[in-house]
Amino acid sequence: MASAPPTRGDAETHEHLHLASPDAAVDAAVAALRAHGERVTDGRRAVIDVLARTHEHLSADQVVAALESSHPLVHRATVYRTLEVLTELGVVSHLHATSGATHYHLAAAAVGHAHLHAHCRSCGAVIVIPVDALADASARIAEETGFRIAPEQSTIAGVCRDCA
Amino acid sequence: MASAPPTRGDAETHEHLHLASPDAAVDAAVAALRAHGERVTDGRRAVIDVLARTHEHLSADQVVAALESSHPLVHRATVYRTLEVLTELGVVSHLHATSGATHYHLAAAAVGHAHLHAHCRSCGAVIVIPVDALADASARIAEETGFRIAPEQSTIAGVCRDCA
DNA sequence: TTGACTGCAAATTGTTTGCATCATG
DNA sequence: CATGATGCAAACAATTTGCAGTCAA
Repeated sequence: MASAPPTRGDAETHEHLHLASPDAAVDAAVAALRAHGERVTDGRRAVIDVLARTHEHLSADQVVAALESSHPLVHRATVYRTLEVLTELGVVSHLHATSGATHYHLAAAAVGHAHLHAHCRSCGAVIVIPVDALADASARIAEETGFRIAPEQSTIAGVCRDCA
Repeated sequence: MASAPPTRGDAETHEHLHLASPDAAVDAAVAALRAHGERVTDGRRAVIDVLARTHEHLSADQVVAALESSHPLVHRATVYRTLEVLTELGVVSHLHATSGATHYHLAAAAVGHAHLHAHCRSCGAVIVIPVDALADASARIAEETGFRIAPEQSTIAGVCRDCA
């Protein structure tokens, strides 16, 4: 279970990523915690660290697995609680994979590239799409329904190029 | 649990729905089953019936609850299996509610109005949005990434009018 | 008739929570 | 030093599965 990748290999385009260093991302996340009066503990920092050093979308279990070597002491429950806090602060976003588990990753602001997800119904791949692709639709929907879209937290379904 | 509504009260606009009768929807779903060589059993028909007579998005548990009076014999596992089959055939779509449970509903074709969902992160309401709102974005994304969006199966996140 | 579908019960998987203890601010 | 965070274990919720019996085609 801890081996199932959240993002199908090279299906995700990595070229335009890496706009911010992992360390900067960690600092930003930690700063966000402090700014909200949240405590910065070893466990929390470790979770942030894991998320900052991958571009994959990890399930809570995968975060636990990643922590096993460096911070074996961090408990599963702590990972869940930390991910919850970070999500509330907007530092982390999540998406629901086909597997059933929720997958988390650092949100746009902390990583330096705003994006939303497209999930292939066929192979399960997660494609990253720049947020502005939804700009027009977003404005139109807001106007017609009053609903304010948060693109970075949305996942749209469909079929990827390889599966089409 | 069987009492939690999948859609927050009147948050969903019902005015433009009812484009097809429940019976027609049932027939279409049954026809789809037959067309794919699937068997049409009482249980399956009962599940389809429940979905056809509501415009809410029901969890598997809620379908079971709805069946309790009319078809007490239909087992929970059968409901899950039926929803899975119907989803594969494209007759049913689902979305992930905040509650954790997956909510199902008849897909566009069977009901007569193509739509996609917007899920309010604040109050959990599910707003229905006409598919063509994403037409432009869809075309653009297909062109740039090769990903073909299936709007009716997508759920976008954000904040609804009341919570904004 | 026959294999697909079902009911049942038990197993999984993913996530949450109560509580005593520990460490941050 | 006070409060919020953690570890642990057990509860939970949602969904899945193996199997034997039943029914649609």
